[in-house]
Amino acid sequence: MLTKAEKTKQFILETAVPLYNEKGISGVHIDDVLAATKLTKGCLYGHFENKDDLSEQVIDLALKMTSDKVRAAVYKGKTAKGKIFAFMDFYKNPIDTQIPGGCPIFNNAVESDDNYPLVKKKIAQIFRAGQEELTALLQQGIASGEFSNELDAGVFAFKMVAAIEGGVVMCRVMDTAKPLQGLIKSLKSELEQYSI
Amino acid sequence: MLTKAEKTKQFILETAVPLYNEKGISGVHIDDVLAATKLTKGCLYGHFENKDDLSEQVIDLALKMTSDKVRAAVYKGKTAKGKIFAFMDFYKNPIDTQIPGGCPIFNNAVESDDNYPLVKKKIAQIFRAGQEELTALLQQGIASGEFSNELDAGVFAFKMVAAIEGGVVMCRVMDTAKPLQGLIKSLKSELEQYSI
DNA sequence: GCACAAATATACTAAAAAGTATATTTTAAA
DNA sequence: TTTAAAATATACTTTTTAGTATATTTGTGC
Repeated sequence: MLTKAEKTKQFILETAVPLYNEKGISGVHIDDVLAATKLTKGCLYGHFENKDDLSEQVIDLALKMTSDKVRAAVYKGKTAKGKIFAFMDFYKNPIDTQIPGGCPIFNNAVESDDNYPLVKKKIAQIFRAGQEELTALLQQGIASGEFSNELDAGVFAFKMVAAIEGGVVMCRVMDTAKPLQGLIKSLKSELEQYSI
Repeated sequence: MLTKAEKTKQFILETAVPLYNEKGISGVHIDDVLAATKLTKGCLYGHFENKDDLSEQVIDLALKMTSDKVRAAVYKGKTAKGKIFAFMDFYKNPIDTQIPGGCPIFNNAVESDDNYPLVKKKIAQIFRAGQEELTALLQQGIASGEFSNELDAGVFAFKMVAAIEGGVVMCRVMDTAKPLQGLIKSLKSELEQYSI
């Protein structure tokens, strides 16, 4: 069982996740977190050394939450195609994202890129691992005869993730989910062309 | 001819553009701009009302610079296909971008989305206009017999921009241009399939 | 070259944000 | 229950950032 302190710390982190996702690292102030949690400085600084410490742990949690959810969604697919389609469908609604504010991986990618090398490194690792997993999945599909070996697994995996993540941002700004849904349909039919 | 004041103002804006593109609106402080320009507060506040005013004008300039450059690149293509390919090639190098820090349109899209409604509106307008222009271009290609009418112009235009913009971010974080170059090649061959 | 206005620099104040010392409350083991 | 430690709140200080008042310099028409 969690101690009171552990519960409070977890509560702070979970409350801060959407804040950071919406406002970004540079955009969140300690007072924002205090306002959202209704806690006080004394309490917050009892659980975190400073803002950097808080930021790091919040982002770690946001990234983990997202990775876990994507993985869980993909895992539900039965075949390689089913899993890839499940991955795409995970991003079907760019307006009301699982964590408010869009995809934490992508948001942090943009912000960390020139400013937060440690975060950047983590995101790079997530992208690399994700690409490997999706590529492997597509290759398994080829090996098992689900897909033709004309399919370039690596290229398709990258195109799919880049298009979806880019599409999420564009749709959020334009306040419409439609284009992304058309995009997902198109990616699916592209993959269907390689289905046997 | 520009007055000294006009030159100074322009110099401040141009110097601040890469700063804002790398650090984001929330990440840039007046002192950063002063350090980069080697000017002083008195001077800067002689040209801008406050930070918001500066930010707005810097972003307007960054967006205009980018739009103009993309448009100029596309314009060089002779045929519809040539223009679309020129658009793709414009993004070939995600590491050393025209304006350091990646694509200003996309960077601002991510940051403004939940925080700066005025900027968000401008980006939405740019995305919408861009989609219209690219879609029209593809449709012209269909009309002139360059492309088969199997090509869904709207869907392809969105997929192309989303994939490229997403690909730029992913490549920047992973510190490699390769995947984006593969992506562009793939998008080109996708379009080739509809070429007559 | 002079005078005046425009442009810029200096030196400050104000506000916001981060962080800390200490008091109070709460929890949980004896 | 009591009590000591842990957790949290209060009331500060420090630091950072934004903004301003005024002095100085620079450019320009006379």
